[in-house]
Amino acid sequence: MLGPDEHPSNEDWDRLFHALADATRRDIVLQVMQQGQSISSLAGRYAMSFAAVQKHVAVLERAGLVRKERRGREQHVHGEPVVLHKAARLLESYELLQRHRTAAIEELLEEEP
Amino acid sequence: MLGPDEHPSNEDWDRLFHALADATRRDIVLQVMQQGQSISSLAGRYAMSFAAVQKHVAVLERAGLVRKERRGREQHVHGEPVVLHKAARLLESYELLQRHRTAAIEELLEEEP
DNA sequence: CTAACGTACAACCCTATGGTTGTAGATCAG
DNA sequence: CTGATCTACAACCATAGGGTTGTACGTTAG
Repeated sequence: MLGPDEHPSNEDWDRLFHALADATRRDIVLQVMQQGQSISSLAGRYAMSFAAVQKHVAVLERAGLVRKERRGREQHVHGEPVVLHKAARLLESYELLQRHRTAAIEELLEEEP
Repeated sequence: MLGPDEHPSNEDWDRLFHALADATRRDIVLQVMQQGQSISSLAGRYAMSFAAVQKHVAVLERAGLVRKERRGREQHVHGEPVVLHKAARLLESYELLQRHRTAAIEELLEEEP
């Protein structure tokens, strides 16, 4: 899911990072971010069954990283950059916690001769 | 793992995102980024066994998000911001793929009256 | 109309994962 | 020294994950 919600829930983040924790799925994201494709054309890229790729796309869709759109008999898959942006900002905020802390420590050390 | 390597492998990213795909582990990261703690003090925070928390810390350590350091009889766990930074930049690069593409499309549309 | 295509989904298999309990080794407090 | 504390790790269990094959259905091409 992860709709137009301002504050993703824990489950949203779970789905997001779990979706990214697979090389095939990351590659699918890469592909459809560059250019939307049908599921079968995606399936042609990987050494696994159509159904397997279909499942990967479903995982990405539930994570909000990708959206499917019917076009006649095929399903067009395109990337959804917003969620990626939110994730990147979350990781940055984690990172900054540490940096702020070390900065604060350095300040303290400078105060003491 | 994910040592001082310049280019994390697919398996590195797998471990990283899988480590982040769990609310308890994300909270541990949050905690130890703010302040390094012993495993048992971490274990006190969550409604699960010591061994479970120990496993979570191990997952985070293998992902390079956290480092353990012996201090007497206890193990001090502290955060490792570098990997978070790399992950954030990866996600941003994915995101930018899409944005660049739409920007390119808009350019094309402007050229055609 | 019919055949081929693109998709959806169920059933199944094996392995990985997250949790538990239990045991054992170091280390510190008194 | 002794007991309490912190950690490590093995064994086990239930469930979720990633893969497969097979079947069914709507859509398009000829």
